[in-house]
Amino acid sequence: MPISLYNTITRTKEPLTPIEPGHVKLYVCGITAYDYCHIGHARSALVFDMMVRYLRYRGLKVTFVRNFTDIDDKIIKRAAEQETTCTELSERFIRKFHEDMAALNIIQPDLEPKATEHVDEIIRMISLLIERGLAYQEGSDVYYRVNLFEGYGKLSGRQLDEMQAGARITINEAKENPMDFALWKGSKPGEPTWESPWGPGRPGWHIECSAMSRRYLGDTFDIHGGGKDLIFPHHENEIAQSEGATGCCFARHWIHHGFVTIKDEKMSKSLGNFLTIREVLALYPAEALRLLVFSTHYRNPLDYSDASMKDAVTGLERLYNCMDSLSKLPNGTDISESLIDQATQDRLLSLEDRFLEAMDNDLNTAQGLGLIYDTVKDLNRIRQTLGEKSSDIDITILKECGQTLTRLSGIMGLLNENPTTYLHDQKAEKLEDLEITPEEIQQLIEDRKIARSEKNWGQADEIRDLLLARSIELKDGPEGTSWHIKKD
RNA sequence: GGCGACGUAGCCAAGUGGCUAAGGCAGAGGUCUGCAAAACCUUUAUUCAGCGGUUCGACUCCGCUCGUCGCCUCCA
Repeated sequence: MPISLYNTITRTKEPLTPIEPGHVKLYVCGITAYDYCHIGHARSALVFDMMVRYLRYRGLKVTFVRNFTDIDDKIIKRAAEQETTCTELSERFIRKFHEDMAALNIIQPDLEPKATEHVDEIIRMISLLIERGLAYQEGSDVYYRVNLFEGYGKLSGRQLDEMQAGARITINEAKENPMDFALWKGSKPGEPTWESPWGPGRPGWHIECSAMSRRYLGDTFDIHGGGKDLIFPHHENEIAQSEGATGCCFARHWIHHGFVTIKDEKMSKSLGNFLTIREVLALYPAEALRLLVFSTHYRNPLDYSDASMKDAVTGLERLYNCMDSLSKLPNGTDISESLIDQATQDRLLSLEDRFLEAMDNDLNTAQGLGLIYDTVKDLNRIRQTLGEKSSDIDITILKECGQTLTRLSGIMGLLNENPTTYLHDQKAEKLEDLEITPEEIQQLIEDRKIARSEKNWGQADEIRDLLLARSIELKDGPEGTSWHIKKD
């Protein structure tokens, strides 16, 4: 069974067949570095992180390139506002980006090229486009002559004449056609500048991706990805530039993920309804954000809210609780018969196959997670029926299934921590917020133990209520009293 | 205005024409307990926005209507 992925350009799911067998070349549009990243950027990073992990899990070699756009109108504007240089600004936010990625446990791309370090390639590509008549110089600017590129609009499904009808009137009268876009912009005083055949200037937006993907992945490569909002104009223009310059097919597979929304509205800088990655990670564990992201298919919109994050935290805890219980399982005592019925055994043993099938189908992580929760339920149920007389066979099945589950979750970057450590750390963190120490709790439990042994229920309940008022709940079990933190 | 996506239980969310419409959260019942809470188990949609059509058969394909969102301008 091949891995099939939805291809924006054909609007169908297609099998992934790398040009070089067994080796996938992937280019993802990264950030424009001028501000902190929001959770929309996190989704993008997480989706491609999962994709790369999955392809590698399936035995494919992946060359993963994700660029930085570090010269751009927005950077120039922001640097001026902050009275700093573009270099300082972009480097600062690239650093912040790397911190965010590390906090999210995102795997490093193989290459992270920056636009400013590839101006030579950019200039060469623009020259080639001018030679081919697809670009023209106008003053100190160079524009792409959109109506001469036959396939213009093929990715976004638009016709040039239709777009012109709705296009905003361009201030720049120099363009032959309002849809023409800048490949090179002459620089104004104080702006970053590179020498070029058209005078001092800087690259336009779009061209850097064409130049850098060509440099590292060749004229044609397998997958090009990014957010849905990049389909037009960014990716459409990249196709025009690259295919115009090389005459070859640019990217075979176009992958676009959906937006993160808040109250069903797209998260964006202009609406001001965005949350940064670091704001979210200050409140919730990174894996909870991963769980939220992967519980929706990557092409659908993902609505972010505190409630959905809390659900994710609960769900993650359920997974870790299960794994923790498995890790504490005793060894099998005798070789009595298995207590696991055949149907359940079959289900457990086929987990990986079913998971891979879901993932092969356009990376259906939501379905994959469903299978994981199914398995957790099976494992918990079996664990409870085992009792004292657990057989080696059953213990082995449980432990092996737990390992499979951890391995598959790892494709989504989940269950990456030791379960006991995770649960302990989460507890410790919450206790800190509650300003109570385990020692204090333990002391009160001891006091209550005495009261209980004297059957002084009134005092025992008083202590329990006292702790409850501080969000600590007690549980009396056969092996003594345990405590946990109350959910809000 | 042009193009596109989506509408599945109280909420979130899978479902590539045919098996009981996954899974999670919340709710209800239970195991445990002096009572209780956590964890765990069980349970929760005769029905997939509405109306037509294609088909032996439709949540799934087609058309229309209603609703939500997105792109067409910087955007992940």
